Amino acid sequence: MGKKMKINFIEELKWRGMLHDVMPGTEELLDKETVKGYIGFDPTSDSLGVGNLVQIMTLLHFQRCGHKPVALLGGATGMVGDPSGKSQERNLLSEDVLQHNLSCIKKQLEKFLDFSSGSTSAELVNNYDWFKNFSFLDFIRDVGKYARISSMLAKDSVKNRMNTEEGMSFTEFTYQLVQGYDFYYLWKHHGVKLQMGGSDQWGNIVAGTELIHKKEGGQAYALTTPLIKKADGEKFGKTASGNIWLDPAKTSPYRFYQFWLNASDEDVVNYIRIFSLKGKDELQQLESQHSQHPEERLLQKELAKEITTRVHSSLDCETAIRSSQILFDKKSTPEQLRELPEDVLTSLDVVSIKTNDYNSLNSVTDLLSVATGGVIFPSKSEAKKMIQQGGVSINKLKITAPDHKVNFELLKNKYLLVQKGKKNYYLIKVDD
RNA sequence: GGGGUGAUACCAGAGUGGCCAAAUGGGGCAGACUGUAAAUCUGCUGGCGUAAGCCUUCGGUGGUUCGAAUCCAUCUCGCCCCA
Repeated sequence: MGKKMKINFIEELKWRGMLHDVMPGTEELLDKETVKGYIGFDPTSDSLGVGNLVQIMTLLHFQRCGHKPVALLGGATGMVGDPSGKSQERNLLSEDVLQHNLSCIKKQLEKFLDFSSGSTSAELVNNYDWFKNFSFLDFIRDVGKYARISSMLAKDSVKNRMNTEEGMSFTEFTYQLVQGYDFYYLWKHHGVKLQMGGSDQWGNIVAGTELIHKKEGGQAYALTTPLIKKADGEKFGKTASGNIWLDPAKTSPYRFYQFWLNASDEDVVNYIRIFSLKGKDELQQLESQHSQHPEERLLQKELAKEITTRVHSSLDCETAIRSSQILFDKKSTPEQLRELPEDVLTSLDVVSIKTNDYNSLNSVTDLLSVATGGVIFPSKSEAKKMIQQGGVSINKLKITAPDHKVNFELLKNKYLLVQKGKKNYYLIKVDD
């Protein structure tokens, strides 16, 4: 792309439905120069989840619009815990866990952002670097001095928590100052002028711009994205089986693909604008096709394909698509199962069992619960219940008797395809 | 420091000596219907057992009692008010 054909970042966010709030003057700033802007990520886990994807996309769009994205990893703040939107105080992370998480997350971010594009190269910083030697006394003198209790108390994140029974600890209360200082530090030492984040971060972000203003009379800017929710009000990014992670070891590419494919008609229209890099015209065309024939789930397929490819690889994505087609084809028969390529099978969640153990099993119930370590069903009763309710199939054949003998044909001599409910597949691998 | 009040299953929240594995609601899961959508309807939602039934659970510990989530003592933690 020609480097001076700048796309207007704000406009871009607007039509994608990714703009919630902007501080006055931000658009003018973005117009006139290449701006350094940052978003903070919480290192609470060793992988980012799809919930973080919105912010990653924000940075990515930011970079594509000719600006310089900075990802701040909250090594220090992760030890404190952001109270925004949380009803409970978080467990503090130990230092080595944190280090491990940081390096994993860093790798994931590198998949999205361009770290070698000259003036718009992405950067990574870790706020632990400037907090580790910052003493408490220095902090309350240099930062606390500029913070007014009244405005700190007025923050929604604080007010909401004060009204609950849990209340809030001093540690959490201080969070906004710590995050505020991040902004100040980056502004002062890295020339960062803009902070972005989810709308729940507005209060924390403003704490930063205020600090910059009070301490140095400086001007900094802010912009937030709306929090995405599903049409039914559920939180985005969680499923029955837990969080959807970007790490293939925690969420298989197949499952990842399925997550997006399962978006409801209502949601997918919003999602694709946020998570796809496709342009406005192309998306509008897809959307209109989708509204005429929603049953084809065109948008879901496009969305799932694009994100799975970016997060994993096109090969992973192709396999996921193939798996999905075969597994969900109503006409697929046990015969076809035998012909399934191995890589399709193993793209599912695989559970291993030793041949000896397998041969000595009494019933499917045992097989699906204790013998497989509770991965498929945590207890015998649950396995039994669901079998009785008709929710379990093995190799595409419905099992209805909990005491059904374990006499199935092994696919490729070692696999069993277990289906729990309509769309949860597991592969049992019988092996030594 | 003083006083009050609370801690129940994933969450919210009843229960205040036996009928309590614990109401109700939400969530979740499954079935039917569909398009691997939404909405709706039905069932399930501590563990073990084919079942009768047994075992573990109502913040921790110890007690009273034939019997405790429920009573007493003590500890821990939360919230509120006064100083």
